[in-house]
Amino acid sequence: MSLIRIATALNLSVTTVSRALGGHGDVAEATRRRIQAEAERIGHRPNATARRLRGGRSDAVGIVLPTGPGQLGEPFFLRLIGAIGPRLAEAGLDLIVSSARGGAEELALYRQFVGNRRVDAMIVARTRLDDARITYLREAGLPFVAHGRTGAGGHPWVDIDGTAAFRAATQRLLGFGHRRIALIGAPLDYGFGFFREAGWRLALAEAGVEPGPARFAEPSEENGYRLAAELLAGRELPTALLCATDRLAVGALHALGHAGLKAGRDVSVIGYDNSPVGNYVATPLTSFDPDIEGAAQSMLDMLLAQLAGRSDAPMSELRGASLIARRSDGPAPIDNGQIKSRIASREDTTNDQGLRDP
Amino acid sequence: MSLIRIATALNLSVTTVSRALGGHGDVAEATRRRIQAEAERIGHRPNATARRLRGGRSDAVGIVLPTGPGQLGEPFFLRLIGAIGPRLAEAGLDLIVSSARGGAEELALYRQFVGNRRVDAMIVARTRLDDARITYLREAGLPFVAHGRTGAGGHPWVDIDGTAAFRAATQRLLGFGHRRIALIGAPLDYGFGFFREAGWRLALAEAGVEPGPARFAEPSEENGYRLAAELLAGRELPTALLCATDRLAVGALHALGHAGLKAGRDVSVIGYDNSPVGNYVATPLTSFDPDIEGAAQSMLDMLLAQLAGRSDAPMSELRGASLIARRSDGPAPIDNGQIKSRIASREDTTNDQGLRDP
DNA sequence: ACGCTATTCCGAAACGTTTCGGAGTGTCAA
DNA sequence: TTGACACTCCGAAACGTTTCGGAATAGCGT
Repeated sequence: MSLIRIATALNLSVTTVSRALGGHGDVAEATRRRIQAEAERIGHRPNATARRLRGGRSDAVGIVLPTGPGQLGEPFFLRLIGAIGPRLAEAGLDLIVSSARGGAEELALYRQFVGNRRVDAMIVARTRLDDARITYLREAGLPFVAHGRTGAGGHPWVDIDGTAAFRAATQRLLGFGHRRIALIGAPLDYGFGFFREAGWRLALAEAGVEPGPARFAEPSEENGYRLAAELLAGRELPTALLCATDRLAVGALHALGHAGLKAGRDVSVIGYDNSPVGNYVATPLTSFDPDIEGAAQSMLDMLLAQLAGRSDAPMSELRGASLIARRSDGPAPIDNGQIKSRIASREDTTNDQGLRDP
Repeated sequence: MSLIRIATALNLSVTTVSRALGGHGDVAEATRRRIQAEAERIGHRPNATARRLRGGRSDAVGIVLPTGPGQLGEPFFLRLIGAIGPRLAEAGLDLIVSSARGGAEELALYRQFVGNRRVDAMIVARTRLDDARITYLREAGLPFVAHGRTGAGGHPWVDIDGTAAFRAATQRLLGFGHRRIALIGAPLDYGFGFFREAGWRLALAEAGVEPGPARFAEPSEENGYRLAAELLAGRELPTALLCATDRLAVGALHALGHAGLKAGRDVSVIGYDNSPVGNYVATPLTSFDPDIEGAAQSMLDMLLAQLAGRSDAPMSELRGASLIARRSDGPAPIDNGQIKSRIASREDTTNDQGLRDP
């Protein structure tokens, strides 16, 4: 109760001290200076909890990280938190982070956060097209902003245009002469999986090219390896693999290496995320840079606008991702069948190079 | 103020309601049931802020993530948070995360957290041997646990025995016949950089082998690439590269590839972290698995013990890391000079394969 | 009938702020 | 002299809990 200490020391009321330190009018300049000097002297730090109780707020924003196979470890969340943290601190808000495995567990956490009024707002990451967290937040009336669109819409979101990116990637591959462009996608109930697939499909439809085979799995290196191996073992060899994330792409690159193929020459690979390793795998990976920091800024702008009660601010933003061209893609090979037979002839020799699980 | 609602609805006092829901004695079984039923009915959730104000606690634990080149993006912190989150939630504690760039900025955040009583305890990650954050927390008297030892000691910590791991790795390489074992280390003022270097040095001293060259940098793929390239260009070619982290090792592997060398055959590489990509680079990476989840458990045990005022609990724990043998290391090559000349003959042809920055 | 104890309940204070609704001055114009 | 007004200041309530120190009642043995 340091306000009382200051007040009694200066023969003033707590009210006046509070108003002076709060920067309100209604207090003479001389007294304000006296108060500020005394506050400085005793090292006054306002008690955040008391302030919150009185104000009926919690001055905190929550985010729940997905735990699970292939889920975590994504640099995405760290970059998001890293970009959000300082600006939240500046606004006097805490960032409360927790993690949950499945959907039910995660929803329970949301209920806890909101029910106990531990947060004033939430940041929803990795949205699904049909997202129970978002319907819950809407009916609970808690401010939030989603990273990623949902099927429902009508809520604040910031998203990176995966459709545009994957359309551009596909067009790039088409321009290289590829005609059999396979997709290694993320599950379609994830928004990002859905929209990236859509871009791939759209570009192919526009060009009148039949979609190559598509496989979907949680975005881990292991799944990328497995799906790529499956696609390479198929009857018709794709000349290009478009991967929903860099982690999938890294696995796919590895599968190519195992099959004795050279990425960018025999089979083109494009990823998404511009993760640091992309530059240091056997064939530097062509990818998209999503500018997470910029997206985080926009999300925070929306969140703060909501908390400030300003409803005039824009409540959705679709951002672009920029292509980072490296060496994993290039002109389609002339004779695809020849490559295919190269794989076949290697198949027995590669068996002893099987991967061990991490 | 839902306690009042319950109390008036049942013609009881707020005190009794509070005690009943708090699970104290002093309230008849029948009334307790009535109270609980009513609480259930109106969906009572205790207001966390009010509870905190009254209790003089904040029911929160803080952690600051390092932002900066090569700093973030490490899966380490995500795994840590993922492991800590659920257990904290179970204990009714929030995890407040922020991020800071440099040391001064980070210390300012600590002061904010502690000064405004926003946290009851802190988790200190990536300790330095001489760590200003820890001296600050000690003099502030705030409970904390560090991931990593410091030079000072005398505070709670959990660490993974990098010295033992790197000693074992070096012995393994010595057993393979390597005699020129270079180190690509992390800066020595980081605890983990220091202890891993010590293990390398120790094993070499024990074997009477002269330490190979050592370079140090922030653990990023780029630095791993750069330092490895420097070492390969040196007068005497090392036959093994021991890397402080997998990110450094991935960069080093890439440098080997550029020089036309095969990891595990021409030059052995060992990393540390068991990061997922390690299995999907050109040569699957031999590494150490640090069991971060286990360490997180121990850290939380210590933290909760401190918060509960139990001082009997152990206050430091040194854990082992287990070797994950893959293909990036193996017997030392017979004729090192021959490899060296292979590099030299390639040097002009590799120039056009320069890396572009991400 | 009395005192003692156990059981069950409650009033009021406390945690440290913010803010509502005044109230006491002094100045100035009518 | 009076009223209006601006400027400063303040008392008290409120935010929703927990907890200290009783107090009322009932049961029991003597």
